[in-house]
Parts: sequence; structure tokens; C-alpha cells
Amino acid sequence: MDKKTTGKPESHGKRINAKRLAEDLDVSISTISRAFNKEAVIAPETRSKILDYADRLGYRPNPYAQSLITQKSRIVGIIVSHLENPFYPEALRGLSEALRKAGWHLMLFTVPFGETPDDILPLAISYQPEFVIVMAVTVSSSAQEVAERAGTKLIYFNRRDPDSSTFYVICDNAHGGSMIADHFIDTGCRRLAYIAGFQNASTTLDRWRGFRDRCIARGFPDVWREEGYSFSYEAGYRAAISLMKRQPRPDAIFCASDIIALGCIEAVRTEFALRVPEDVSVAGLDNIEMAAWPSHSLTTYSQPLDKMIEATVKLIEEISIGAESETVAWQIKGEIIVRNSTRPPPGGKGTGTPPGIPA
Amino acid sequence: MDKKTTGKPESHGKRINAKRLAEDLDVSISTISRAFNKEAVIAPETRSKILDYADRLGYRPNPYAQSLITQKSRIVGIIVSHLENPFYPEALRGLSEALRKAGWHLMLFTVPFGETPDDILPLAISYQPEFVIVMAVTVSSSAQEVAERAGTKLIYFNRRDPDSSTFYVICDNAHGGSMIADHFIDTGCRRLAYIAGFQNASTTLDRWRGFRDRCIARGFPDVWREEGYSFSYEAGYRAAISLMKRQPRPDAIFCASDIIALGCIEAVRTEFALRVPEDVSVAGLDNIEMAAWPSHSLTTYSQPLDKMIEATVKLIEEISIGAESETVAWQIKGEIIVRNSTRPPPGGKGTGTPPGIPA
DNA sequence: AAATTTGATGCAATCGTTTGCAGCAATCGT
DNA sequence: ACGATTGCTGCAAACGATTGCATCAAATTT
Repeated sequence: MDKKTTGKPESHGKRINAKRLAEDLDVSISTISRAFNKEAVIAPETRSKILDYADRLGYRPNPYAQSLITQKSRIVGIIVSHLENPFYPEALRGLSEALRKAGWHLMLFTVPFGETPDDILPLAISYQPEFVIVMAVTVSSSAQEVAERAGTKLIYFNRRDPDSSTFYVICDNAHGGSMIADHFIDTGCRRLAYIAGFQNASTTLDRWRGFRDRCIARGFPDVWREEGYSFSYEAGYRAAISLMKRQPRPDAIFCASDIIALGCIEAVRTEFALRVPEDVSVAGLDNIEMAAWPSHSLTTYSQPLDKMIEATVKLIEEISIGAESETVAWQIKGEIIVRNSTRPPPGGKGTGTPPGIPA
Repeated sequence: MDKKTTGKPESHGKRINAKRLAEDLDVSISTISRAFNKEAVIAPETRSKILDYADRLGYRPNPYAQSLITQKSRIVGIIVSHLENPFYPEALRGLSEALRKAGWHLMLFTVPFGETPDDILPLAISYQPEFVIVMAVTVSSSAQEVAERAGTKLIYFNRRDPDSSTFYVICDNAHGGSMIADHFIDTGCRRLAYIAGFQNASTTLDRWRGFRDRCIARGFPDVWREEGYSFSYEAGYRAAISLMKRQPRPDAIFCASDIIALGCIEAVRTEFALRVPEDVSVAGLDNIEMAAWPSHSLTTYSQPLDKMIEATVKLIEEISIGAESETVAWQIKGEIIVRNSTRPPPGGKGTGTPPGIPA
């Protein structure tokens, strides 16, 4: 490792505070405070005088003092367990921007391998965020209590808790499953299979339920299910291998997420020298950016990320201002995105939505 | 959108504070404080009595009051501009965990499309983090002053600033470029090309310099350079198209990042029906997880992420305790990872490092 | 036994805001 | 012209911790 060295960094003068402004401008500290508070009553010229001067000095009210006195932090924590699934960076980015626009600060907590979101929660609430968004598939129900005791509200994102009644925002996973089932069956697939993600994740469950129920309803009750145990490329790769070894082979595989589907496609091609979609149709769920890449061109059901984020921020704002929000949970429908990883319909008008790149 | 409703969320009792503990245990507030401070002198039995009781009540010292009085926030902000490049989620995750272990809280700021890190910086420092890590390719030099005024230290990650002397942690990009050049030339490639990322990013620059200088040194001065204008799949895809249209075609392409390389490979295959590596070798730099996937099996130069993160945290800790850190910048060597996107060596002992999955 | 050291605790000032209440000039109604 | 209203501003008490200094009992030294 190369190192470069230099003298010690510059030391600073005293940080300016409201008192300093007050003295310089010959007003009281209260007035300084009011200048920064939209609702406060204050003479317009006084306000602008203060604001101007503050600007020149680079003064901003100390957020810690503010939080201390107002008992509000304007901070929302976010716990993410699986950043390696591209869906989460996409969601994270969207949430980050939306929350920032709404005036919130985001504190990030990742869940290390081998730990659960529950282990991280105490840490997450130690900075007393007003909300904690849990973007992780598995959380115990006791998390709710822990957060409550700290005065923090929990919001599940892309997950619902079957037995507790916390706030949550998800897409209509069952609907997604059923749309994919329809698409498979409509395009002539008959030996249908599902690759699951984390076994007890609500997403795994709901997508499976929607898929299988629809298959049954349309007269194909023998749907295979292979466990993937996680939402990852590797999981898809491995699960596809054992799935494709069965006799007869499935001719359509619905994967519990896009990243699983990519692994699945790869295994089908590499390990069995089969073609997608000619030999087997593969579909995912999420509609991550990579799904549109030409090499994958993955048929999928989109999570309506923008709407989900919008709903989350709305939820936060409403609860925050004490509006006893009637809406405690959002479940939003997405839509099926047909690309080239699934067979074209029999009467065939072609390949459906084209891949993403050439523009 | 479906909505579910319920009654308003439970309201809370008063949050417990040190005063409450003090009264219950019949000690002073000072003693409570000392129980939580590792260095403070306090009778061991008093401490454990307090800690136990605090635990039962779920008490934790209020971080805002702490920050206010100590003038330290234990917060580090992080500005990320390109989460869509998988390298950054990986880095983010690593930094998040390492900083957490070191007792820091992470505040995340993403840079929306159309804005620059400079636009976000004022916001990032408004919560007065002690440090701000900038994981973004382009920052103006004035950022330094802005941060300084707020008493926040700036640390560049995966970027260095040619003209200012801020702290930075990067990998030895020039070394990476030269290693790839060697590999290309050793495996018989002769028509060498480079696909650049952001034009004025230090990474784009250093990698190009290392690559071209080595090519020249080994007797191949005519290295092509194609602008990608960004570090993205699309950039690689487009740049590869115009690169491969040239006559004669390049037979080896070094891409300024892995994600560019993946787009490049895809374009070579899809748009020109050529094979990688038989017709053209492609290499990247970063060694993102996806590079190991069988479908890509990308030869690359690894960013030593773990070491870079370690260095970053070390830097922060040292500066934080006022140890006038001699080391102001880290540049750490990575290593070349040979996979199947580049030709095997002429005498050929095979395909080099196998792809990642089958285990 | 008196003097001194040691160890543990409490007192009180402090960090930088917010906000209810009081004060006070200027304006208004009659 | 005089009391009531209005519009601003200041006072002072919080918020919940940290920490230098003083205190005081117990232990140690002389």
C-alpha cells in the first residue's frame, strides 16, 4: 500500500450559533429561531435580515439541539439485509431521494451475513429515528415491540408480517404469480415449476400462492416447487439444476425473483445446453434493470417501485404529523413485462417487448 | 391500490431518561452518565446496578443530548452517485458494516440524476457529520471548503482529486491498467482498445494511463480509445458498437469498469455475432460479484475492497481521536483475476480461474 | 491518632435550540 | 382621546446528557 502524508488538517474556529447571530444583529435568540421557522410570527424584514446574515456566515440551526428540544429527529432508519439483490439498491436509491425531498434524513443499516434484522434493530433505534423502514425478508414479530418501546415506528417494505399489524408496503405478489401463470399457460407451457426464495418470506409465499392457485384454476394442478432458500443468483442456478434433472423436464419456470431467474437461465444454458425460451420458458418477478439487458431479456412482473416509494413516504408523512392515518398498509399491483425469456404466444405476433439497449 | 385500515397506533408513555434512572436508583444523573462511559471512574457494582436496571427499562442515553454536549456526532455521511453500478452497493455494504463495528452511524445521500455531489453536500453536512465519504466520480474542488466551514472532513472513496489535497482511498488504478495490458499482450492480442468511463473521473484517467503506457512500453503504441461517457452497461454496449465497426477490428478491449465490460461483451455477441474471447478479449476492472457469473466469466482487476474499507475506517478513527494522521491518502494494489472473457495464453494451460457457481 | 491519599459520588454549568408567556409599541374602534 | 386589539420581540424554562470541581468517607501512611 502506498501512503501519502501531509501536515495535520486545519483546525477550526468556533462554530457559529444562534447566540452569535443574535449579538451581531442585536436581536434575541428567540428571534433567530423564529426566522428559521416557517410558521413562526416574525416581521418579514427581520426575517430576511437574519436569513441573509446567516447565509453569509454559513449558519444553520444545530440539528441536535433541535431534535433535543422538539423531540423529533426527522431521521428515518432503513435496515437492508440483501444489497446483493439488485432490487434493493434500486429501492434504496428511490427511497433515499423521495425521503430527502420530503425533508428526511436517512440512516442506513446493513445486516451482516449471519445476523438478522432483529440483531440490528436495537442499534438502528439507538439514534431514535422516528421511523425505521425494514427492507429485509425476515423479521421476527417481536421487533414491533422493541421499536415501540423506543418510540419508533416500523414500516415494512416489500414484506408483510402475517401475524402482526405493522405498517407495510408491498406489491401484489399473488397477482404477479397469477399473471405469470396465465402467460405460461397461454403460450402453451404445460409442465410448470416454481423456484422459491427464502422459505418463510412473505414474498416467496404470496408469489407461490398466486402462481399455483392460478395454475390449478386453469387445470394444471401438478405444479412443481423447488426450494432456492434465498433470493440470489446462486440459488437460482442450483435450484434450476435439480429441477431440470426431473423427468419429464419442466417447460416453464417461474422464479420468485429476477435475480433467481437469471441464475436459473444460466444453469439451463450452461449445465444442460438447452435454450431459453425454446426448451424452457423462464420468468421472474421484480423487473430489475438487468432484466432488460439483451443477454437476459427476462420476462417478469414489475414491482411498482415508484408507487411503493410514494406510498411509503406518504405513510411516513401522515403518521408524522399525527394524522391518525387510516391507511396502514399498501398493496400495489404491478404489471407483467413480456420479453424473450418466455415463449411467444402460439398465434405469435413476435417477441413482445424488445430488449432494452439499442436506442 | 388496496388499502387496509386499523385504529390509530398506540401512543407512548414518557420516554425514560437519566433523571428517571437516577431517582429510581437513588444516585445522581452524573453517576448514570458515568455508568455508560467506559473511561469514567465509578464503582463496578454501581455501574452494573445501573446498567442492569437500564436494560430492564430499555434505557439508552439520548444521542442528541450527547452530540450536543460533546460536539461529536459519531455520524459519517456518505454520498453515492451511482448505485446502479454494482460496485457501489458492494462498497456501501462493506463500509456500512465496518463503520458500524467501529461505532459510527451512517447517513446516506444519493445523488439524483441531473444533480452533482456538490449539490448534495450542503444537505449532507447539515446534520453535522464528523466525516463525509464521497463515493462519486465527480466533485468540484470547492467541496473541500464547504465541508471545512461546517467542520466536516471529506474523504474520497474510489476517487482522488488531482488539485486538492483531501483524504482519499483508492486502488492502484494505473497498476490495474498495466496488468491488463500485460495480460492482453501475453495472450497474443495486438489491436488494443480502451473504453473510457466518465471523461474527467480520476478512475477513467488513471486506468487509461496505466494501460496505454504499458502498451506503449511493450511496443504497441497505437492504442484506441473510445469514450463511454459513463460507467454503465449501456455505455459499454454503445461504445463497443462503434469500436467494433473500425477496420481492422480490435482484438482486445479493456473497459474502464466491469459493468462497462459486461455491456461491451453483450454488444460484441449480439450486434456482431462474434465470440468472446475467440474473436475479441474483453477485460474490466472492479471484480464485482457478477463478473464471476458463468455467463460473463469476466477477466478483471480486482479492487481490494476489504483493504480499502479498512483503510477508510482507520483514517476516520485516527483523525477522529485527533491523532494528527500522517497518512492522508491510501492507494492500494489489487490483483488481476483471469477468467474466460480473455484468450488463454498461447502455450495455454487452459481457461484460468473457473467461473463462480458450481460448488 | 492525626494527616494524607484514594475512590466514589454529587453539584452545577454547559451545549444550542424551541416556545409559552409577558411586554410593549403602534394601530384600531368608538 | 382612551381602552382594546394587533404584531413583534424578548425572557426564561425546558430538552437530556457530559464533565471539571468539590465533597466526603474509607483506606493508607507517618
